Amino acid sequence: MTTACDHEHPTRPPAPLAEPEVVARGASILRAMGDPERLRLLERLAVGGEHCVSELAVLSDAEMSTVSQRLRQLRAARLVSRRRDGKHVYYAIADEHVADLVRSALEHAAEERGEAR
Amino acid sequence: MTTACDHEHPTRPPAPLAEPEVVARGASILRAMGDPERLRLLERLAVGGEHCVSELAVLSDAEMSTVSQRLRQLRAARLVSRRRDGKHVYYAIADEHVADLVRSALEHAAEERGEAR
DNA sequence: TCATCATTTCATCGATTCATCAAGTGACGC
DNA sequence: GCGTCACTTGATGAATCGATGAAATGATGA
Repeated sequence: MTTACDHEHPTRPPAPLAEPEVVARGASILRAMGDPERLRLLERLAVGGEHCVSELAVLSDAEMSTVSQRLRQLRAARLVSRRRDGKHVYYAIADEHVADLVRSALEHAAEERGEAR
Repeated sequence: MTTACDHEHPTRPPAPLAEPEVVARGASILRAMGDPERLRLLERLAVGGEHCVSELAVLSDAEMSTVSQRLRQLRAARLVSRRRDGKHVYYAIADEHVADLVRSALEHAAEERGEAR
């Protein structure tokens, strides 16, 4: 590593940071949320409650297979839960904290749109 | 599109969703946050205030060039701001809302670690 | 102006991601 | 059992990402 820099940096008290696994987990959550189609799915589930895959496919105008793949990633990140009822599989937001994350992200994205103020 | 499904879905009142640009912007924010190294940078800036690039390079044990690239992405997503002071360039969290997002994501990631309860 | 330090940009390349299609599984009704 | 509907999985390929080293830029001071 050709690392950096000779000069004296302001010797701050080294702030206490989250543990690596927490950061890794956080990043994986955010990455899972960080795709427009998946974020849209999360929003739909957060706002409208549980939906089955075929329903989500129609609503997002996509192949069921594609939607299933997206849900798979969301499930891998533990952002959604799954429930089978006969032929159908219903997905829902895993918990309120996830719903909150979705809401704040969209809120923040919406806010700066009018830049005004 | 070989779309899906014959059966009648529960005819929910179609929930009002965010506009596509908002979702796109939200996703781009989340994607920028969704990498362990970049999330760590954000955390550091959120917790310890502004830092210059060389300082961040040392702290994250990475090439300055690499750190600069990461900061570039964060800046493209408007998550951090930049200030030049002589030879140095100082980066900081763009606004409190971003800091909040970082905090809630890490908080959520930390919470479920003990699964217990 | 020249040298030097801090930072950015560029080009490269291996790794990941995403949508799609085809094939597989699982539950139901006949 | 057999067919069918709802869904998942696996394989493929195009697109994008992320780290790196080398070359450029920008500010400072001699």
